[in-house]
Amino acid sequence: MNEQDVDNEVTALLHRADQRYTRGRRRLVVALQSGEGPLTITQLLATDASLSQSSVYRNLTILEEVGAVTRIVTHDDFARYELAEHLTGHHHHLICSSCGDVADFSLDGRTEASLDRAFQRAAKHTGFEIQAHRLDLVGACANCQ
Amino acid sequence: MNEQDVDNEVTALLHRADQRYTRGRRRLVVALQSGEGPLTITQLLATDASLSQSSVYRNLTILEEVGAVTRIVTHDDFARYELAEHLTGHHHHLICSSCGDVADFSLDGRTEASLDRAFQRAAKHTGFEIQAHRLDLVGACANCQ
DNA sequence: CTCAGTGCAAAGGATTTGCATGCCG
DNA sequence: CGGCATGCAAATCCTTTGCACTGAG
Repeated sequence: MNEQDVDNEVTALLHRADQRYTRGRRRLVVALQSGEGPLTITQLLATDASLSQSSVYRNLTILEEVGAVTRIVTHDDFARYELAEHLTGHHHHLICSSCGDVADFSLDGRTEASLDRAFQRAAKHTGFEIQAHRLDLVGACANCQ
Repeated sequence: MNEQDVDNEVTALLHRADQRYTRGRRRLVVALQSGEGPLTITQLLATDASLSQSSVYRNLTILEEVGAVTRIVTHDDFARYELAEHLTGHHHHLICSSCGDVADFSLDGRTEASLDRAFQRAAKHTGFEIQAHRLDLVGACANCQ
């Protein structure tokens, strides 16, 4: 999905929830698109100096509620945010256990499909209703080795 | 691994790091064994009233450092703790998106093996060195449906 | 006896909220 | 114009830390 499509989709999502697509929220979406992976509040504030911390928190919460953004917590104390999967495509995360940075990666379709089948099998008898799966690789990024 | 084996292993891990296996730490290990999955600090304190909050935090940190315990963060604001995988066996988590509760589940060996192969393939060109994988299913637990 | 472990209370730090102001629709 | 979004600063809440005390070896 290109930048324009994302913008249209976010507009629609916000509108559907009776929310405005203000300048601050648009800046946030642009900043999120610029990263190689999920970004922390600090990284977002550094990306665009016109953003104010409390508004960033508030707007990310709203963008998450309308389904435009996903909040991620890894292991360190900073939450990270990225555009929702239906805007970016299904993917997973490479989490560096040293510096905490997170990058995206994908699995091929066949692997994803067989994974999903295995999940259904495994969860069948637990009474658990699967909505999504989350898969991360933890290790050392190129910078930290 | 049964209760006795876990106890011996934790003793060894602590000893190796010049740490004592005190009553408080033993209570913590017992409490962790009693759960169906990772437990929050609050749940641990409720399990055993003789535990003090600050000591629980401190001891969990130490148990994590020596490799006896793993700290998990899901989506809500409470960290969760469980015994390390070499004490409990490799497993994954069912995370309830409604109440936040976490339960354990496992995949069969063939699926795990093919997963690992897919990871190596996917990470090969990223310069990322895989240390572990983390896989969670997010959905609705039996209580929350 | 000594020193690590403990518990209480106070401090930290990411996140949240109250309130006056300004801007979008 | 009216109300929602904004930004500042103060408040929250999980977690960490200082300090005096206790207990294990």
